[in-house]
Amino acid sequence: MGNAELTKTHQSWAPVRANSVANQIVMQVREALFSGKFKPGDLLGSEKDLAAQFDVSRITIRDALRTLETMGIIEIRVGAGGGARIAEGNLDYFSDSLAVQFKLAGVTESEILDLQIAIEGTGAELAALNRSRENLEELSELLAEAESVMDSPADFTDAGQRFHLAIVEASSNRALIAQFRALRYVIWPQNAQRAKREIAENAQKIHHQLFAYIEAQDSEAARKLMIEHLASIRAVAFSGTAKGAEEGLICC
Amino acid sequence: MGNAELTKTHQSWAPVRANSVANQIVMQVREALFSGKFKPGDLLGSEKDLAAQFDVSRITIRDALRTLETMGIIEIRVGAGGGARIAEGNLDYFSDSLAVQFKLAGVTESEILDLQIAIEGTGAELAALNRSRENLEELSELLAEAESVMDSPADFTDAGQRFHLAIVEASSNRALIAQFRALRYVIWPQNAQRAKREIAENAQKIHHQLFAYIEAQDSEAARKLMIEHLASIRAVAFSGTAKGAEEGLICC
DNA sequence: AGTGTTCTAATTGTTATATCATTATATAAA
DNA sequence: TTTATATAATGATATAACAATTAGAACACT
Repeated sequence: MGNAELTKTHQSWAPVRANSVANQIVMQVREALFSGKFKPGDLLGSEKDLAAQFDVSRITIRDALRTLETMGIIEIRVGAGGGARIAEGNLDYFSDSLAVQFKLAGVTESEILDLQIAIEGTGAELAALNRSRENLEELSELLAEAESVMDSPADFTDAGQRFHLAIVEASSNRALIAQFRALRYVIWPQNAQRAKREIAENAQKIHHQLFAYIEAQDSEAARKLMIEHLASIRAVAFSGTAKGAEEGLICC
Repeated sequence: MGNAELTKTHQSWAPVRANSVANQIVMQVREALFSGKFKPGDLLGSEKDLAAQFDVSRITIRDALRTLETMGIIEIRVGAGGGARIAEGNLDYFSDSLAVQFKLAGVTESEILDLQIAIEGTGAELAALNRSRENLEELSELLAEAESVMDSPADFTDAGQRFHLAIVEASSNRALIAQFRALRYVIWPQNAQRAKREIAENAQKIHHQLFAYIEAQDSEAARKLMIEHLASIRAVAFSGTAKGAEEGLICC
């Protein structure tokens, strides 16, 4: 090494360990990415190449590559012609990071639900404005699918959740989509998968109405209904006894 | 080992490398965290301990620890009494992950701004509902500070941005706060730091009004004004020629 | 007793060298 | 053209050693 140039940017992270050679390499690659020197798909090289290039051992390079990989900056492929490449954007990556940090910080379900309302409300609004014909077809199919599994709580919940995702995807806003995917990962495992029939019917009615608003490009109505929909879920989920979920009153 | 169970959830991550021993260890620790077996501060052990415990080499354990560290799950300390511990929640961690992924995916500023509107709109709404006296005092101080640097575009922009952050913080929703901090990290470096005097005055007027709504706990008005405020910034920033920022029409 | 210093053991950081398992690619055969 | 096979590139893992860092104990000196 000897030409590490991190300094300023991230002093606060890990004062002690930030100076390790491996971390200096990580920072260099990171800076290069943000300064436009790299684009997705660019080949960094094999472990052997990089070890020689940075004049460090393979283990040190491995440490750096492992970190960069976990950050989602690079992808590593084994075998001939393999090595480390700048990753294609994989928005799923940070979902995990989000889930971990929420868990460690003890963020409550209530707080997460408020965030979800913010994301999905805007998602529905933009979906109404930007939805393509393909979006409408997918939403329509998902509605039909849900209709056909009305008596299977788990299946209905699953279809309903995919309906919600499809709405956000119809917004064509990748930032929103990424956030929603992350939240889904945090929240859905805890959601009840067994909505009662009458609850399912109510949800389905709301979903149909949401579809109508989105099709009609009535963004304000779509947003309001989505928020109302989620708020009612909140009301049930946090109704003092927290028995809502256990009683199958939540679906999606 | 031998009982890795990821499958479904993360197939897309790294199909090949997901089965490595190191990754199996990562998953085990991760699952243990989420199942409540660990809490922040818990000691996992030294590299030597863990290598013996999992019956793998130190290099394999290091790979796993490097990944867990980057995920923000553990903290590693060097020296006597050091080793790997479950990390305290550090919500700043994933901000970086978010920035990286947005960069790689080529998410546009316009998309990010829509997300920002969603977050800050809800932030203002909840701030009006939950603000404490301390929150109001801080907001008030920031308003005064901005007032006193009205002629220094950089300082005014800075104070304004801290005002926005303080509003979100007043929501007491850590999920929203984390998201906003992450977005700030992504977006603010690109923001213009040189608002013209008349623009600053207009912003300051809106900020005062926001404060009034929050103080009066008028959540709906606070939300609407915040959204309007940000939408006007959007309108200027993306006004065809994109000259808004260059001409100092944006501040916060 | 208290305070500052030095020593010691524990622990991560780094290097070096090997071997094994997996994968892509070139080659050859059908 | 397709399919099977061989080969080489590459990451995954292991072992051993030394350097740098740190916390805490032991010690010396007020």
